[in-house]
Amino acid sequence: MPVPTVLTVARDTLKAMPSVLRVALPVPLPTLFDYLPPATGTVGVGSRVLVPFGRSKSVGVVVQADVPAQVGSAKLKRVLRALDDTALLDAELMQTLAWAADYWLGAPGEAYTNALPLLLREDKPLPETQEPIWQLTIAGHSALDAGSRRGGSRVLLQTLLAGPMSTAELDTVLPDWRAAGRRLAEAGLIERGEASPSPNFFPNTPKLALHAEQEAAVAAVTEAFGRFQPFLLDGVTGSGKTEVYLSLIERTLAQGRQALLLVPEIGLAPQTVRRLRERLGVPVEVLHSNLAEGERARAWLRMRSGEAKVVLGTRSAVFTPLPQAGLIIVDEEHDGAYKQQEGFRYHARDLALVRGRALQVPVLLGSATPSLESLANAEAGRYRAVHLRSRPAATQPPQVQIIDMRAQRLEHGLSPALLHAVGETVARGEQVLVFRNRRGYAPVLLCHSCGWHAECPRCEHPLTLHAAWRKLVCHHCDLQAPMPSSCPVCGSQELKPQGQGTERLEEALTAHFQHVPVLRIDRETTRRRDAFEQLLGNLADDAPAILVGTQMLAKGHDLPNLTLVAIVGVDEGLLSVDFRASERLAQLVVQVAGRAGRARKPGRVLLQTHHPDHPLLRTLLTQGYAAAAKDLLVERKQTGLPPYGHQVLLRCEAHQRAAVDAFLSEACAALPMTDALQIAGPMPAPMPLRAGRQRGQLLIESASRRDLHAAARPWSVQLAHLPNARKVRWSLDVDPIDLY
DNA sequence: AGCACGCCGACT
DNA sequence: GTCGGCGTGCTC
Repeated sequence: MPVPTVLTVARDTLKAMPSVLRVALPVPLPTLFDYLPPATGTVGVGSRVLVPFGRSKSVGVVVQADVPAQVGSAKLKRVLRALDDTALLDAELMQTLAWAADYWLGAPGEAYTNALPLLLREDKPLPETQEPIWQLTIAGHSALDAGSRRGGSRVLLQTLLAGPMSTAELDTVLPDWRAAGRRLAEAGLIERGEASPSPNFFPNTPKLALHAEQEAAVAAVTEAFGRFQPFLLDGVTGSGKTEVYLSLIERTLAQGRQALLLVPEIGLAPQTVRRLRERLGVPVEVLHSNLAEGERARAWLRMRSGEAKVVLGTRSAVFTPLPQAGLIIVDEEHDGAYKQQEGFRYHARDLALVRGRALQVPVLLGSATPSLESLANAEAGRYRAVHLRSRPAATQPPQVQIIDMRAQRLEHGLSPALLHAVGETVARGEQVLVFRNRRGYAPVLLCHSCGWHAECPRCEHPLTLHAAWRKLVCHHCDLQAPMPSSCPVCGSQELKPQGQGTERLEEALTAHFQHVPVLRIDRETTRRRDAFEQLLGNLADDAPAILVGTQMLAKGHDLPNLTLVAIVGVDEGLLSVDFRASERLAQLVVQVAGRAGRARKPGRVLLQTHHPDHPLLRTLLTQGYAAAAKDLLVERKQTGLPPYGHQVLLRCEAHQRAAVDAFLSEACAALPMTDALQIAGPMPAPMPLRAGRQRGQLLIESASRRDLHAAARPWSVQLAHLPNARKVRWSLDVDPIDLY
């Protein structure tokens, strides 16, 4: 780590232009702020300082030290206090964050503060990084001897008899220990101790033998240890990507280095963490949004100090300090959850690559359905492609079949062929997944007499009927209205739900298959924490069942007895105006289909559609994802769309349409006239009204990223000063992943 | 963003 | 007579 630039108070008084600290503060402004160094002590780059800001105080990060002031000395204020004596953000992170703020056109202050866990953005001493250790008290020993405690409490006492244990260890061996722990601590039978946990406590489960392709993948990445090299691990579902990750992390640890494993928002189930901990035999830090702030800060600090070697986390975990970095893995790299959609709009996958380069470590991107961006990078030789094509010996790829819905007599949107297949499967004692990416009972409620349909006044989109709640709900703004009993226009009682959501499919399937349990899995049924795991946990491995659900079912939890996947209604994805819709559809179909036949039983996939001849579906089903992706890439190349062209999207919303239009034309006029840029708009957003706000956008495209940034960089600073800027809400999105 | 200052409408 | 609406200016 480089020695931080140090300055003294004496020195700046000798210069004409005072030497200052340049500080990043958590405000959405394109500037950094200059401060005189504190009255005592020295402050280096990467340290936090408490500064007076406006009428209050703020915590900031020192970005430059000992630089000449850029504002008049009358404006300069002095740093109140240094909060760290060594840099909290090391040189690599500082460099990466500067790059990120520039690339995603973010406010530098927001980029730097984003990297710090919330707790570290406050004027408080750093929390202890040591995890609490629990040990028996003397009273605890006697209680155990006397046998005065039962159940979970007794098990916990017995476990601690072997010696003190950290909370992480307890989480591993006794996942439900906390309630008992609280009781016993209150009773004075256990207490927080000082002892350090036994370093090799974690049971190291034996590794599985890798098959040849896995070996090859591991060997390829291992060979690149110690230098920057991106890999695209393209592995079909069930081909054992996770074993490759584990093996590589193990090798990273063996070299005394740290590993970062990023996963999308979902699927961070406690059991994933446990599997990792047990397999690696070391503590694994976890970082995701549901974690308490203290825990996040501690995990972050333990990685920074090198106490911890492995971190598993979602998007924001990409900012974890890695002073002994050895390997970065991005699982399900195609997943849109890696893109932050508000504030500082970074992409964690891309940032992982930037860090890999700065840290000189390999970066492994894994997916069964790689993004077109990554496929193009592999094609161009920037990434090395590694494939896992075979499933483990006993499993066979699922057999896929299209069901043409046209001119079919449908029962609540389900074709006879589909119902027949479901019937056969459950009769064999196996399980079925019916996939429909729409919550609620029906997406539209229509008057049969006059053609009126229920619509959200704030979004001008149809309201979704939720029959169980007897409510109409807007899925765009959460507006809720009671379900009308008659048409508000003509008074007719004949209100007909149109189309099918998961709730209706659940009802139809329950009625049709009365002796088979039907389980609905969507945001409503999994609202409670861990409800998802619990619902699936109730499924017996050998009993028939029908699962109905959304996106959520596309990954997580292995279902060995699931042999039929029925995909109902993906036609929206074929007709969407968003150029990424077909890529997402292909990924979703493949991910959902991958749930069938993961164990020994062969799987079957049915895709019900009104467009059986659609080329994307045809290619996908006959030749697989890779072929479909190749076709999509050809289209993108012909149209100059990403990854062959680059985009910056200016979004804008306001209550008044006129304000939106005025701001966007001002913004458009402020762009340089050059052939290097193509400008689309100003135009209404695909959803022109949302939650009562008028929405519009301006899209700038260029074949050259350099030209695009050269124009967008000064433009982004200008935007805030446009006459109408304060009458609207606006944001810039570099490499937008949807044009919503 | 977050906050203060500042100038015009309906209320104790 | 005041409380408060949000326009506008500023933050080193």
